[in-house]
Amino acid sequence: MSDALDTTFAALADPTRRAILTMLLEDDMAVTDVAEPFEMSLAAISKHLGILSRAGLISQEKRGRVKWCKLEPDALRAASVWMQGFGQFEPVNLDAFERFLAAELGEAQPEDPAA
Amino acid sequence: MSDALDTTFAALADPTRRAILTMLLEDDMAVTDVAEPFEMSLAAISKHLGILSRAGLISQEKRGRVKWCKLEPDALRAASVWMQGFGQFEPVNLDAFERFLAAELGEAQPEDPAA
DNA sequence: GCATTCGTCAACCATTTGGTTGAATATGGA
DNA sequence: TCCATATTCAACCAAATGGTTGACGAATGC
Repeated sequence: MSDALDTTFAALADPTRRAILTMLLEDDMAVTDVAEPFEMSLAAISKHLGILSRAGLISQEKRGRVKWCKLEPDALRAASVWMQGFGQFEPVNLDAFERFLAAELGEAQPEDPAA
Repeated sequence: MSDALDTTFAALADPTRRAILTMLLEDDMAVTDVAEPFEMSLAAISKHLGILSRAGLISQEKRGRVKWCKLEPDALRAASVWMQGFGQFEPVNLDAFERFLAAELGEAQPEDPAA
């Protein structure tokens, strides 16, 4: 019943989850390391990762006792394509992206704002 | 507390609201006309329009007793820019967009699937 | 003036969401 | 073997979401 776009956009609507995606942009991470900068419990982060995983935005692979999280940007493509029909957007503006990135980093990671 | 991206993505996460945006892509519409193809109450559609309006995705202007709804694609730009950082997307693929558009029209407008 | 149409408001309801805690289940290392 | 580490599960909770209905105010038309 629920469209792929539903789950993609719903996953993106939470600032914690966007911050996680931003962190994974730099490198793959273990669940515990993903959780470290946030002020909430590990279980809460585990749930967020489950939502991102079910939305296809990340993949998780268990090696030994640690589960590695990896960004899967393909799922964003469908949503991005959907959006672009509404604005005749010009090609990616990297400056604007970096401003938003900075805003995101300063917003949902209160313990590590300088990352 | 809540980021503009929060409200934008949350607004986009609902298939009814995406269908409304798709309808408004063709032309401005009155609230009653927006509601007509859906199976839910006018009050529910009014709430959806309020959410889209608060997210900046549409604007509403009252002329006489009818309130006109207009697409405001600028609000999508911020979200789009944010997303594009994750995928190195190639420029807009119009074919893919039209497929998604068709899928959207077939999904949340059961009474008017051929629109 | 009066009924009608347009749209919102208020109250209510069921479900989902985002968080908590504590127990449970691996796996790894001494 | 025993303990610590990594992660999830289960139960619970408060708040938000998406819908309903009925009453309401504001503009229109006869």
